Amino acid sequence: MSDFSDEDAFEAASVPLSQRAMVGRSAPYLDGLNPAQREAVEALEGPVLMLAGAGTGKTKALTTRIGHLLATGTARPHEILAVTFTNKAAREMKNRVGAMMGEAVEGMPWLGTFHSVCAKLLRRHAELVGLKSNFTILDTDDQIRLLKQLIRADDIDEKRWPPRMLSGIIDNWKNKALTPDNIPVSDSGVFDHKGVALYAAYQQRLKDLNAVDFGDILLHMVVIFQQNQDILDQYQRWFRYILVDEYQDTNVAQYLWLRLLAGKHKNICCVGDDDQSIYGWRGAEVGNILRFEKDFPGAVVVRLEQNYRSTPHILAAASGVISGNKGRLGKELWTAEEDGEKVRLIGHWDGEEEARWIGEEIEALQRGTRGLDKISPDHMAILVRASHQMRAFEDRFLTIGLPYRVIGGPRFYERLEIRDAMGYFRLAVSQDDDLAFERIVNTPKRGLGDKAVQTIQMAARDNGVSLLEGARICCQEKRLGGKGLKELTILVDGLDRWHSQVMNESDTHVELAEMILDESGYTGFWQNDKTPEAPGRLENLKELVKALENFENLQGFLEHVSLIMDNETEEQGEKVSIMTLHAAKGLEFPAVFLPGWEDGLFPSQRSMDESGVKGLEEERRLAYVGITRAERICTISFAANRRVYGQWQSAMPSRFIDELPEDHVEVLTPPGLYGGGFGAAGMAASASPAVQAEMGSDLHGKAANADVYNSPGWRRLQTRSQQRGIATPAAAKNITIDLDAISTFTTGDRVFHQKFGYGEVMGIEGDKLEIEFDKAGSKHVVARFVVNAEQADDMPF
DNA sequence: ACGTCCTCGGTTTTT
DNA sequence: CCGAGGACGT
Repeated sequence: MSDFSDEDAFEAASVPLSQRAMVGRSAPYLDGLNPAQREAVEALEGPVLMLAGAGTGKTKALTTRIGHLLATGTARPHEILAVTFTNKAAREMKNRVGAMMGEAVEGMPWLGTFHSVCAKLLRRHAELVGLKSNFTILDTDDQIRLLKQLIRADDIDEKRWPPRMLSGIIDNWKNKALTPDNIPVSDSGVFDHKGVALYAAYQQRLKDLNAVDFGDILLHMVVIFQQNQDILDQYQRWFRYILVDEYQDTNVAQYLWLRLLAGKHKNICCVGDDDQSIYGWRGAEVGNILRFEKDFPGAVVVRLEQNYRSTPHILAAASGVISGNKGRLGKELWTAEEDGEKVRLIGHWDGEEEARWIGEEIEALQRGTRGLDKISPDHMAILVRASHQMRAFEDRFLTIGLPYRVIGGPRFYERLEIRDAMGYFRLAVSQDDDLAFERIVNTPKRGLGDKAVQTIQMAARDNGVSLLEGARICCQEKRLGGKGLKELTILVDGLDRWHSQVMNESDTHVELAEMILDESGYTGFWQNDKTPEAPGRLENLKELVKALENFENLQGFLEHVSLIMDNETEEQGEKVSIMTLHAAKGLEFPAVFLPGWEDGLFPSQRSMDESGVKGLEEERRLAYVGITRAERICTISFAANRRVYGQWQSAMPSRFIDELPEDHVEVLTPPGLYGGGFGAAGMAASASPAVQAEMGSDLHGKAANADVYNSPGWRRLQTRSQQRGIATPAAAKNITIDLDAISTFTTGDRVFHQKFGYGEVMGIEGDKLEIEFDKAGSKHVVARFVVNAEQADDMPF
């Protein structure tokens, strides 16, 4: 296998002698590959499906494949189309190809995200879909505002038919590459039978504004290829080799686009893992990857199954869970590593105890415990199903002074202050950006409210000009009064001045940007703001200006920024990461905590309700993704009780827990629980007022790490605890009383439940009581929700 | 036009 | 319980 044997590749392109002389020698970059990876790298011609399980060296195989295409002279850099989903993945691939090839390769112009590649193509052919090549890309916020206007114009009740819903519907259609004239009749009833018409109106409005939304970028390209055979031909010849990362996440539009491009030569290599498809709710079609061999007959299918990340126990646990799914392509991960720790499973009384325990466990792992090597907090992660679960951990970690970082959350370019600033920049560059005008006209407050904006809109519409021009008319003709008029004049003058400065390039764009934010009063607006967020927002504005340095001018910045929705610059430091399971895809950590494995939370009730078995299977893949993030230690936990929306709720352990193979799981005992005799006694102790009081003092005494005090999280906690003390002894007292009550219940007791009313205790099972309610029938209820019937009169229900 | 009160709803979110 | 956004008052 050491010989390069694919002769076809050499007929396809003229190969320099120097490279031909290399043939027959084993290329050094191939040496580090295992047989499967090597097969995937060397099968250059024809369709290839690389099924790459978690941690099997997929990126390595993918980048080596690109390297191989280049090194053998099979393709030149610009002849390779390589698409990913995230900028991060694109960047990494670029870097690794660059490192492999040395300085020899000058960039790969067509390696990028689906959106950046398509945007680039769309700018070349914009006129074919009625756009100019300098179209703007709208963010979700602009999109919603636009739809809201259309809905209002149609006199539709916004309450019953919210713009968000319509935006979701339209996105779905776009994900499926459906244009307004293509919507299947089965969808004609959506949004009160007005969905399709509104979609058409929205598309027209976008065209008028010379704008596209994210979905359009792909949709337009598919339409262009479908309707212009000559252009499709051109790109089919141009992109001689196609590579696709995370193929399981492609939607229909992306799939069609790829199929069109690969239709002739079929040199397409798709990499993915059907078991890690977790974006179905966003339009991803697992079906794309499942169908690959039918779409491309004779495809070479390579399975990457050797895992370099996790211990055998962890892999076995993950396999056990995922095997519950039907219709998989099938893979069995294996590793050459030692057994290591079993997956650890622990149940807790409630969510707070779970957070407390995980905090302690992190500290223990950090110190090095039970003969295990010390693990830096940096190498530990807590992966949750839903972001609201993060809060319990944030609160707890702030209390004990454990540094953490939250991954995900609002992205830099999605923040309010950043988008406002961008609005100013957009207007300075193109004065007819009406959406930007609407956004900033009264930000900061200029005394220009709804009425003033309406006047401006009318002036603009009557004269067929942009809002800025309309505003100018209003100023000249004094259609507005007092303060508003004065302020608007200043704004219009400012925008004109900034625009001419952009055109003249009289100042550097960085200086100009600072000037705009300053003279518009936007910086001052936040400087005068005394809310706790204000300093952070000013900080972000500074960062935005700094980011400008990497671009040649404002225009260039705006062109790119809408597609680079990168996560905030990763803060350094020894911190535990907290993130959602979705955000964790593609990452790995020596120690992983997976809390909240309770039915209804994970798997999420909503997923199951809305998508049935399909939804459940996607949740199961999410569990698989979670477990396979762990390298050495994987700890799954659940809580019997959890406070949701202020109310206590009890839940069963996740059904996924029962799917874990017993042999690979070690069940841990919660501290104080099941320790001696009846569990509830121990639990009551662990939540005793004394313990809680001590925790309260931690709040001001133990948080040692100075930068914790500056974190937004800490500020939130402070605000919150001022508002209504958190975890105060008084709050804990109720718990203790209730818990004590458990042991006092006996069969036959008359009890009262807040929701179900009065009833009689029929049996006791652990912390649950079986109660025959007078009105509500027989139910299993956690004991803490119940009081003795006599006490009920004293309770302030 | 702007602040406040109150109602409502509440997964996941690569671009 | 807790935040966003609309309705309502000044």
